[in-house]
Amino acid sequence: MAALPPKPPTLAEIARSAGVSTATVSRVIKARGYVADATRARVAAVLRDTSYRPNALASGLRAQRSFSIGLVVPAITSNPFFVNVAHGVEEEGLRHGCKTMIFNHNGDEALERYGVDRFLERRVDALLICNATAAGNVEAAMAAGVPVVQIERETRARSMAVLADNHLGASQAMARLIGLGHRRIAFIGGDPALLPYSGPQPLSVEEQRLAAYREAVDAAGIVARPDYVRIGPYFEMPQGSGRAGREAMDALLTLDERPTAVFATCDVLAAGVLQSLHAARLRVPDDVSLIGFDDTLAINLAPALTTVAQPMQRMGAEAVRLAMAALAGAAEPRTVTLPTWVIDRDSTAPPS
Amino acid sequence: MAALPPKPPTLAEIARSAGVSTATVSRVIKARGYVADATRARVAAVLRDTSYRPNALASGLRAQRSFSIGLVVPAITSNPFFVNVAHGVEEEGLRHGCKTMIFNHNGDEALERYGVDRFLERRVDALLICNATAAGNVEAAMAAGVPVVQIERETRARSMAVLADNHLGASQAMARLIGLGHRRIAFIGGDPALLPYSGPQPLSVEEQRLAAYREAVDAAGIVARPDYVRIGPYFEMPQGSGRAGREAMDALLTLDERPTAVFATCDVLAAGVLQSLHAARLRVPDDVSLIGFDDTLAINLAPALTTVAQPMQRMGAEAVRLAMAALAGAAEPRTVTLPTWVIDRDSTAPPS
DNA sequence: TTGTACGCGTTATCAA
DNA sequence: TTGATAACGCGTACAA
Repeated sequence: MAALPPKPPTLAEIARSAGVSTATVSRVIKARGYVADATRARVAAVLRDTSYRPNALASGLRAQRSFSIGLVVPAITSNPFFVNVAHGVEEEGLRHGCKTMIFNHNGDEALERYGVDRFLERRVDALLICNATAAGNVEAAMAAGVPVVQIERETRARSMAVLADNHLGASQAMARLIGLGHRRIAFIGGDPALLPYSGPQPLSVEEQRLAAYREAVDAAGIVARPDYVRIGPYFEMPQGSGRAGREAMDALLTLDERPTAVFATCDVLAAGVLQSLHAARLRVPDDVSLIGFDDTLAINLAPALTTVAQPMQRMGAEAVRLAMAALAGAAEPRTVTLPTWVIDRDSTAPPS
Repeated sequence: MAALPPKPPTLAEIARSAGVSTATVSRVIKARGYVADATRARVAAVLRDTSYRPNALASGLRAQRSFSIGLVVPAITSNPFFVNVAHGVEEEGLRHGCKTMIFNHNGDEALERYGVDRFLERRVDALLICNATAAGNVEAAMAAGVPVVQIERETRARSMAVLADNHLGASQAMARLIGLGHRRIAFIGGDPALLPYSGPQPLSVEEQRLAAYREAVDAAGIVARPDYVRIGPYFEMPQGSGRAGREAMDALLTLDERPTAVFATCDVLAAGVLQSLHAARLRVPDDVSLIGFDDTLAINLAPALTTVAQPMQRMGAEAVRLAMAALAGAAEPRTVTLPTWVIDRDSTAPPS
């Protein structure tokens, strides 16, 4: 059985078997140009019992396109967010005849650059970068003449981008909690200072969420305590966990006046909050309401988490669409901002 | 800025700029063969300020290798298990100079075949298939002369394979629970009948786990009730959730004599169990102990889940290693079975 | 309607 | 030590 690699048949071999030229075989396969029915049938027959598969390397070389997309992500296993984006990229890419290759860099700038370079060598048709660590890496890709799309977060590099409306999302979360009657709402989020930012948006993702929280607190005239705001490292790369969320909630529980609701800016963080509450023998939402962000872990937690959903798959798909449009010669760099929405589940209720 | 795609420089262009032949440039780049120091320096200089990147398509065509690996998975977003495997594949692949491409098929046999074909066209150096849906798909890949490795589950196709020791894992889970003093232990698992199996192993993954459960119950002489065994669909493709686990636990809670501990054969299922228990206002591990399988969601649940870990990343890496060895002309098809182990966290305790 | 022939960018062989 | 040159497999002008 399966002896030495039986080198796959080539167009020339098919042509020989069918007694025609390679050009004709190619025409049959591509269903392009004139081919006599009789000839077509003969070639088709050979094709059938030869299990011929065009060599994508060769045709890519010829076509000057690889029909592949490169996706660079920080750490695909640490936050389900990235897998969902990747899934969206893959599906939409397929629709354009492209395969997706993924590269993880664990937040390491040099490694990210390495990944970009490898993709460029492979002549990917498009390069998508989720949470780029450095503008320089994005620019390197742009300089190579490949359509580049930044996803979720932007550096100051002016490429195309697909973002979620984080200010909207945070506002929606707060509106839900305030609407339920909560007046003591804590905020657990990522530290803006940890990700030095100087992109085209006025504020980073973290800053937008925090700003929306503060605005909501002010607008509703509810309790505004500095110690209700806990910011720290989102999660540890590469092995993510909700430790930060857990510790933040532990601290909140020591306060004289405990918050009755918590807005965690990431489901992974919210999962940690749930662990803290469980350990303290407090019930959600009876004792404390909790709302997350992303809609990743949410559906699997106990209780199922009310959360602000980001259209993760759609973000990936949209990035592919932008890139393909650019490839087809479309307009100038474009930024797409997608809306978020709240998914009500079992972790929110009126304060007791 | 970024005007028309400035086609990347080719070897010939570099050669012209440096006043040498393409052969020489190639020698400099590959650091292979004799090159005069002066010449090398001249070429290196040109290389530096040209941002030349070899065209991987061309060199792949020439080398008759694509330096890429195809990974076929059922549904990467429905169970974190697959991402972890993918991560292992990617890292190890990189170590061999290979990029990894992933294809999702949502459990659809025809779609899986489609993915295999696309990979074959791209002349992947190796094809890894996680949970193949049909032996025919695996065989198609083998027939193309590519090293094929099945991961986690086997069909009857006799390719290389990387498996986890599921019987061992389930035994370890039961040993932990029994060791804690539990005598009424329920089993919530996947339905073997749902995945028609006829592989080389005597039992399917599901059957192995269930068999180990039954053996442990018998050996320890603890309560053996048929209604303590709940089997059903693992999770719904493509959007996984722990619904099955939740419903199974709901049913268990209606029993006259409730189990004091539960062994769920998948963390996703265990997450559903936790939801059921939470809704019933029962505490884990105070009222019921719970142990999962996989170590995917485990660390994020409340309470953090004691679980049987599978070496997911290692499984992916091992698959790559097997494939690369085969590519290098190594021996016959080989099956590697990796051990599992228990990770103690907060969901298990002696019965109250 | 079909076939010939060239080029896509690299690399390896062979001759100089 | 270097340079011509010939593949690798495909697709497409262009000629027939």
